[in-house]
Amino acid sequence: MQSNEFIKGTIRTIILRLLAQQKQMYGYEITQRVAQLSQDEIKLTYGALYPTLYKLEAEGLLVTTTEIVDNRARKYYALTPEGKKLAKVKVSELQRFTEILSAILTDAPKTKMTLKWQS
Amino acid sequence: MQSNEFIKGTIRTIILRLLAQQKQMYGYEITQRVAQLSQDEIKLTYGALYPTLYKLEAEGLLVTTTEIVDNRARKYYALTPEGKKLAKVKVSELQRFTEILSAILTDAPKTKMTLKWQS
DNA sequence: CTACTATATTTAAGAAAATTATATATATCA
DNA sequence: TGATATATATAATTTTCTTAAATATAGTAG
Repeated sequence: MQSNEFIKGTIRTIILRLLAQQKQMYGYEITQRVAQLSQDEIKLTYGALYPTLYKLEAEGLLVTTTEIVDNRARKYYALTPEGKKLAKVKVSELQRFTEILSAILTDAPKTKMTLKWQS
Repeated sequence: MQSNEFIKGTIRTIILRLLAQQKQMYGYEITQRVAQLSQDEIKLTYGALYPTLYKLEAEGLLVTTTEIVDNRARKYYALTPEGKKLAKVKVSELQRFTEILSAILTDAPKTKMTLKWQS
């Protein structure tokens, strides 16, 4: 995939999903995990990631704790109870959406049927 | 799905796909087809659809022909040769993207393994 | 004959989201 | 010393979509 166009609209839900699964992660780790799970085909850029994390935090869906590891600050994000609830809802919605998309992408063209009666 | 958030970024490709399959369609028909294929779960709004069609046309990926049906104008859109090429590329990219998304959404949490040696 | 629903396209204003680029800072390796 | 990896932050711009409104015809219910 040369561009990341399809990730639009799914970033929030991807983040919620990863955090629902991992208990806590820091920003950089999230980008690496997405790269890993996608075989480097999807890049979650920092310019998209961090503003989304701040927004989720501002909405009370995430809480942060900062740890110093190797002299560098790491900000861990974890879901709040409301965040966990929303994660479940959004993940199942996105799953359903991927099913619909698959259906659209693989739907067979409409064919015209002709019956031929043999005498 | 109460919101259409996930469709962002996929509209162009959905349109290209439908046109690759149907030879020609008009705008209203495209919205109806998306509704039908998604069991009314995805609404392709006119405000999103038409500007996208105009853009695709301006890029030389679509051509239009207008027909009058029941006194009402219908503008049919069809892929140009370049549109057909792009449709193939984008559809396979989006298919790949849905696979990756599924992987992210269903990926099992990392578990810690403990080996226990029996004496 | 009136209102409502369905068909059909167009477009403007505003909001939301992401891209791109830059800045800052430490650690590690060659 | 320079390059690469780790780590966060944020501003400017662009793209894209939502929401809303305008226009117009056909068919149906009352």
